[in-house]
Amino acid sequence: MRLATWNVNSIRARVERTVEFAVRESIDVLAMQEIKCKVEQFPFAKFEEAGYHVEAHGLSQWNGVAIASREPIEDVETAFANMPGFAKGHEGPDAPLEARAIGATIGGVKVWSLYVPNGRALGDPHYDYKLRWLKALEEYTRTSLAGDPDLPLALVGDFNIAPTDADNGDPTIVPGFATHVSPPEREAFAALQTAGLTDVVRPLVPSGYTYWDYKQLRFPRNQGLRIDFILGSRSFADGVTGAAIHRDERKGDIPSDHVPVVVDVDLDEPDDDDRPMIF
DNA sequence: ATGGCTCGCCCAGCGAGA
Repeated sequence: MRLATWNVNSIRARVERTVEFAVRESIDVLAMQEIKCKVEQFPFAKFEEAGYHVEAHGLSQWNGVAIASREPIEDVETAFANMPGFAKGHEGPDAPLEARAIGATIGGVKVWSLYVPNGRALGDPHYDYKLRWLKALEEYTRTSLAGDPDLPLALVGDFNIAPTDADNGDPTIVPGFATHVSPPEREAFAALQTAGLTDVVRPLVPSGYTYWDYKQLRFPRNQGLRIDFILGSRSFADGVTGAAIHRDERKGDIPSDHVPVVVDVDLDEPDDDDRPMIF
């Protein structure tokens, strides 16, 4: 299975480019973030013409996530357990949920397309929301893997965290003053790894960014961030055979500000043909 | 020159993004 994640920054603005990429790179499963539309506005036909099923979750012009897959998409969920919500004037436990997560089972893999809240600014209510959201995701991961340690689980998407200083090449994003690089956010990201997930791309692609701001020539100057990740459980990570960050997708006409991150995974599900012979 | 963008929205500034 070739699995990709891409924050597309409006699927309606970029559907041709997105589908072309998926076809050209033989992507089996494409997790998208920031589709920026309601489900009824999603350009399903363009994907279906290219041989993809699509499940989308979008509530407004903000956020929105989707999964396209060549194989059937089963057991779709639009929130993980205890995922917090957020809205102006609703910062408590009853806050409405945003469209930031869609999960499904595809080819035996539990895949989540995730758009972690931005945080906006240190001390902003959105920053607290971001940390609570990540904590709930960590607890979901722990619970899922406690129930089934061999579950092939992949959490993929825009995590809006640069986990190390090497992942921050934007001179305006200063540790101590900015989101994405603050210690609590980095600790929240590390906690996902403690909960049983591995960044399956970094060992194969040790450096490079996945996002460059549209402003101030950030891409020509290569002042980007690595904030888009594919995190896999042990059984998923053990099957990974390759990975790539498609930097060229930041070039050309009307690019997203993010680029696709891709892994190849061979889960080697035992079946009748490769069950060991016993004499 | 020391800043240069891009979405979607009841079309015009605005909220949001990182």
